[in-house]
Amino acid sequence: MTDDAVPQDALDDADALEAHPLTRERLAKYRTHMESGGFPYRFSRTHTAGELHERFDDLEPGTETGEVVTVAGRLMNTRVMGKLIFAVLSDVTGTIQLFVDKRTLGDEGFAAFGDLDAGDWVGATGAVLTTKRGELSVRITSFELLQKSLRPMPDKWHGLKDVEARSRQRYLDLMANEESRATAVTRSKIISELRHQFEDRGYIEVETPVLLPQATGATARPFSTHHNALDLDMYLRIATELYLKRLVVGGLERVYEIGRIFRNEGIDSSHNPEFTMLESYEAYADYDDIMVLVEDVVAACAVAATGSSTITYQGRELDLAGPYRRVTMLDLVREASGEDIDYDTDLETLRPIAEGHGIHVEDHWGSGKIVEALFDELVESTLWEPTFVTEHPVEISPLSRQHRSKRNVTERFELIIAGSEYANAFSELNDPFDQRARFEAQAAMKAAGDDEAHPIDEDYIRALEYGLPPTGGLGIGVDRLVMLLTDKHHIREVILFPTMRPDPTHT
RNA sequence: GGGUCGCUAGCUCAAUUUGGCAGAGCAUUCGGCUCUUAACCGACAGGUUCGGGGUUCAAGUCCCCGGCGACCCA
Repeated sequence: MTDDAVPQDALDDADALEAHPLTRERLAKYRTHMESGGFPYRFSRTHTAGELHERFDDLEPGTETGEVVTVAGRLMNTRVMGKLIFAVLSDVTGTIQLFVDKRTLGDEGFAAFGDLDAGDWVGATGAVLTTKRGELSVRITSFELLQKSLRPMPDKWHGLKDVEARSRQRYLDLMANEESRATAVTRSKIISELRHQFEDRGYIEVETPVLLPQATGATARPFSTHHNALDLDMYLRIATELYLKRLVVGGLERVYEIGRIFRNEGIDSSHNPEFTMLESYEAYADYDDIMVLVEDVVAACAVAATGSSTITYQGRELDLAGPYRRVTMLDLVREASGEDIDYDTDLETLRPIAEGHGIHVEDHWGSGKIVEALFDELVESTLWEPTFVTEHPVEISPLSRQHRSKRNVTERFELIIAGSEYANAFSELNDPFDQRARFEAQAAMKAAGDDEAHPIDEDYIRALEYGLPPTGGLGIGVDRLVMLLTDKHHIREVILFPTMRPDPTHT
């Protein structure tokens, strides 16, 4: 099942480790070590595995350099040849082989090294050499057990495959599967690149509240909680949008936040209840400016993650260098459906068209919502190359500014790549009267049965009354961007600790 | 929410079709080996077959209920 090395039902004390043959010996060694002084509090290494490989990888087989180094890491595997042991030490940069020669190390040290187990943390000192087969190694003259591992490692060849165990016990996944470590590192590089991109453009990083009296800025069900001292029901944020725009009202002209968002919805290959979103707001910019920004940022992240703006995703090549195709939602729906419709088409005509494509049309839906549903059903999954889908209807865009020259639609776009959404952006609605009207339309939809409709945020309207400059805003789903750039097809592969039902055997 | 598949030794998996002693590799333990690369050779040991109930002389296998997960669909 999902389990550790040892049955879960009796793991809470040393007795359990003693009871199991795979841990009994390790526990005895641990106790012996504790009785003879315990484990060190620190260790000084001179080189990582990666540094040694970088420096010595071009040595001829059979070279003894005489250069003494100290390395540290987790003992992954030992191959005992009688009076010679080859051991693999793993650190975050890679692996280095320890060449453990009984004549070099001495009888006592050699016996002690033989007592080590896979998983132990070990520091070792010795001279760099290459073996007859050319493997870069350290001929150790001393070593230290830095911490005993009491439980056995995952299978040295197959690693840990079970996806549930890999997610629940990420530490095992990371120690067993190099690709999992690489994904975590790449995620960090991508987020770092995002910060660089925005910092370079004069944005400042800010933090807005997670705990809120009401959840605003998106249409989604929030998590609810309670603050005891205030005796106040509170909600975890579902977006950072309205708080970031309050900051632009206050004069912070370019702000961004990379933060955890919480939405109380189902879990599937592209949804985790808590996920990471980047939102940015830039005074004096419109959605055309933001499109250019998105093209630059996405391409830069691709380069940071893979070294190239052309990547492979799901076995297909994908060019993320801009400019991206720009096309309106309505044109895409017209083309895909073959129906000559627009947002003025009456509902008696639109409803049967949608229902003919298997869409369940709710009573309170207007033309905008129906067109969006047709887009989701007919178009989104067919867009492979990066595409800016633009001019979303007003009805489904309560925070977007009306298009400057077109009726019924907003200056909004979503970036679709490989059939999924990666960014959502618009010229921000900054008129307080229009904003109130939009909120009231949402309230009407809520009254009509849409329980995800946006609530009215009175303080936000008050902020707009002080004046929000023309502003271009953007949201990027960071987890999905990491999935795209690491060629992962499940969000749990890019979130180290995805939300899971508690393990019933380990409570 | 619906459908399909899965859960067997610490890990990776057989055995389920047709009910008939629950197995292998790795890991562990013991022995051998001073140039290995999943080292190799020999030996030992290791099981609540996810849980509960039922059918049967006999259940990992068939039936029912439940748990957890994966994939697809909504």
